[in-house]
Amino acid sequence: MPRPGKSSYSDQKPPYSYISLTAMAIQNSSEKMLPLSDIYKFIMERFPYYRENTQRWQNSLRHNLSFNDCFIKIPRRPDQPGKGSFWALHPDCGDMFENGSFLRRRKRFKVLRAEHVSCKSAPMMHYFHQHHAGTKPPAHHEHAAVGSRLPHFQSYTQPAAFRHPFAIENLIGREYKGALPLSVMHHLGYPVPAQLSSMVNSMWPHVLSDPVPSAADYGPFGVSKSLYHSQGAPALPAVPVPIKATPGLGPVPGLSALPPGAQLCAPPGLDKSDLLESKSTALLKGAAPVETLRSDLTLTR
DNA sequence: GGATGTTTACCACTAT
DNA sequence: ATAGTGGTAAACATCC
Repeated sequence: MPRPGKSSYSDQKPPYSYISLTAMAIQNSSEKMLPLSDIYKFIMERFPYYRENTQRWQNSLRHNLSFNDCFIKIPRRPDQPGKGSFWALHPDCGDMFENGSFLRRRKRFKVLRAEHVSCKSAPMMHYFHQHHAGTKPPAHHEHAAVGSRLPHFQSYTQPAAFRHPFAIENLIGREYKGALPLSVMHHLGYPVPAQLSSMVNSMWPHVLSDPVPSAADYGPFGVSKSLYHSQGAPALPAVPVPIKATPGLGPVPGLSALPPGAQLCAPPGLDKSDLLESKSTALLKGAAPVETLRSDLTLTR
């Protein structure tokens, strides 16, 4: 039995799906969004397994980004030249890994087509108006307290109890008043509370900003050893949870912060179309978003 | 031309 | 048994 930290371990395929790997990378970024190349980089830095056969897994990863609604594409701003768009997590994707497995989600996050229709009021449109309609982003004092703007976002983006699946409080069961649009907000120049940043940085054990620490400090799959033996600390998912429950290795505490069956998506009575649009790229990149809306209307009527 | 992004198809595996 | 999910391959389009 190889000991934690040995290469025989870290060279193994990590027990994470591409979805969770990608989510880790995104959540580890300061702006909660990353270009594809940086997602690659993140994964390769932390998981030696993915330093080989790059063509194969990167194709799979791109497939996942496009195929899964839990990932949204955010166009670069004009002052952010570079290849490709930024990728972020959909704020409404809920707790995809509430079953405690990072290999297999309980349910695939899927956005209703109809959502594309009425996203004019969604944050993404907010983004659009700011950057494509020539409107100036609000002055800092207008939203210096994110909370002053956030409730507005929350009112139509997610229920009050919304927790991002990869937010630290989903992993350790803490409460915080925030929402993913923070990432987009930050992209737009909104301040992201240091509290949130630090929480996210501590969220995934092997996502710590310090890349490639000494092997001695790490266990299997690059997981920090110290997290294997956390004492009194919140129960982080130090040990990757297998698909099948292993005796003594139950679901990650805190991951199932919500009661069984609880939905993190649209609450009853709230029209999902009022939530943030998912694959919003079409609206963001087109010079004529109305046309996009029309085509969606045509499709959904 | 290479990187990025989308889509389809197939298969293996798991949950229900 | 069936449906759902994830991984992989591949073709194709678009962008830089």
